[in-house]
Amino acid sequence: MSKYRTHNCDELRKENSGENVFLSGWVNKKRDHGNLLFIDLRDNYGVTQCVIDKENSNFEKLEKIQLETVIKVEGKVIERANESINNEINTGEIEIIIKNFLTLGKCKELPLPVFSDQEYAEEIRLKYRFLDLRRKKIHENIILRSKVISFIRNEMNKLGFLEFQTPILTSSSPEGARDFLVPSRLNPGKFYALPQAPQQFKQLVMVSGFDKYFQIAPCFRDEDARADRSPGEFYQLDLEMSFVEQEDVFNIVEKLFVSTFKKFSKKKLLFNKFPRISYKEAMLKYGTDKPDLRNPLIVNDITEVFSREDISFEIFKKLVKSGSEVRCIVTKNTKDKPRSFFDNIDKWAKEQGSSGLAYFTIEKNTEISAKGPVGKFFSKEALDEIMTKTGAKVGDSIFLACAKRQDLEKITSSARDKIANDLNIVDVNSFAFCWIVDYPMFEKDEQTNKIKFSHNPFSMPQGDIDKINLEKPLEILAYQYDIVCNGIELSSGAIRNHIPDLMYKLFNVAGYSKTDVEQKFSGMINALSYGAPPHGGIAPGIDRIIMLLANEKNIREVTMFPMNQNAQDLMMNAPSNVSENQLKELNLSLKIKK
RNA sequence: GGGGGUGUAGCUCAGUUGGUUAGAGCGAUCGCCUGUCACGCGAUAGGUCGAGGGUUCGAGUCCCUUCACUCCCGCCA
Repeated sequence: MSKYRTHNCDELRKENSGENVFLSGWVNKKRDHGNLLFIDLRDNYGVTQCVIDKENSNFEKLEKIQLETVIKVEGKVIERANESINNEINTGEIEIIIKNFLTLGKCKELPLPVFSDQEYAEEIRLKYRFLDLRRKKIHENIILRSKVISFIRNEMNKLGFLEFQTPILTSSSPEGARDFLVPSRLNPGKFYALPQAPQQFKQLVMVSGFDKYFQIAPCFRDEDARADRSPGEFYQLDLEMSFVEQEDVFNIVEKLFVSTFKKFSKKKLLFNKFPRISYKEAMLKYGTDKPDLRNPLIVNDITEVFSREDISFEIFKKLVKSGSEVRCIVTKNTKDKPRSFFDNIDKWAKEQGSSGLAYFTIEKNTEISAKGPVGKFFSKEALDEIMTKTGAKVGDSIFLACAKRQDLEKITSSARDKIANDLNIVDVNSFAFCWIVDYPMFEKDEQTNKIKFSHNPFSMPQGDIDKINLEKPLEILAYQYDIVCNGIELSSGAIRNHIPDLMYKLFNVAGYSKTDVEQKFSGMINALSYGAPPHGGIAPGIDRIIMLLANEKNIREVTMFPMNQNAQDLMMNAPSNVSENQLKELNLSLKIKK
């Protein structure tokens, strides 16, 4: 028997009444009636009410005890009277009559209350994370995280995947995000990099003949934070399979996600078979490659209509002539919405840095007409064409944006969210997964006008390998895919290019010479030259999956010890200064910009 | 690097058009209370109003600068 407890704080029931027990835990709450004191004792598992009265010599000491002190209580379980049963807690039918107690861990005055549903400033929560983590909601989130990871591990094992660890100290990669660097003492002037993902290693695992690999892998990227992106580090369910095509990866991941989300959330899955949307279609219909499919609004391109003579919307017509496009969002049956609804959206769009959203509502008295500030510019016939192209009906409204492609995508994408939220038409009690497929292999850098890899340089281009037209690189599609849920990008993956000759050619298009590639990716290229199996994989973000399951908007709510937005750990004081000696050993000297 | 929001007691917040000694709830300390479960009642302590500068007879409130936290853009193969 444990010295500290016979039961945990969620265990005792009325069947235990009469038993003499030990409980240990934190003083969650005191209710002091002067001659009678209630103490709610809390541990990881639950809460048990303990009682003591003035007759007991310990009464005065317990009366003065600070909340969050850790104590061991010895006492007798008794059944509560009917009228004092507490149905809020599992142990609500009993209570402990305290005979004796022992303080195991004293507590100073608290910088933040543990027993409270209030929200607190992040700064104080992160500084005293160990207190914050005692609080019910986040405590449960972290337990959920553990259970989800353990479930996924188990499922992956069942699916025949082997779990391997890959190095944390590795080499810097020229593509992708900024690296975290670690100086090498034994190799003066040289640096390791922390892995942005175990990308190359997992491919090497395939070349090594292990067939199916997975890992709950820490990944490090020195990028600025967002609500759904921790600065510094995050975890991926990294997986890779040999002798597979895109479809095989999809099957595994769909199976895994459906079972995980069904097990850990009450929300319904809108699709058990995840829809596949090409990158091109996604950018047109949603303005983004991470569309929230819970949102029914769709973007339509109506640029062509603006070449009609009977449209006198001169600003748009002029912009179209100089290369802009016009896209629109149709909202169903919004004819009775007040003027302020439309104007607010226009105003919001301007605040986003766009030139605003023009709008009109389609009406029919004797014939079709458009009501609204720009309605007068559209003839009946022009409206007919727009209605045919967009499926808009009488009573619907149309929001229009005109701009160059990239700006247009940006504003239509956020306008979809904004309008749907204002109309309250997003089903928040559901998960909508989709695959985004057919990513282009290359894209043009807007600043330098050079061709660069648009995603992962190790992806396999689509089509007959011998017939790929490298003269038109922007037309090459890759076996590259993303999985998206509720507008959150969970992961990208690809079928990899396992053919060195082809890889040299593709890198050449992006401006890397053969020597460059051999230098930067020697391990990879060398390995692929000794009999590499066709292979592919994906790496879903664990933190984001848990965020969705826990119904949290911020990744820090599912991360035990997160850093703040400036990538500082306020509890451990990281990053911190180091001694001159340490720097000297590493052959480093500091040159800090003022 | 840029834009928005926030910053007042240990914690969560209020503070009107610039006007007397800056308030409340929780927490803390002290006292009263034997059935609460957000127990109740009374009292006390607790403030560089993020910091610095300016305008004014007078600034928590207006202006400028700056710092911290947060959200977003950039960035994230």
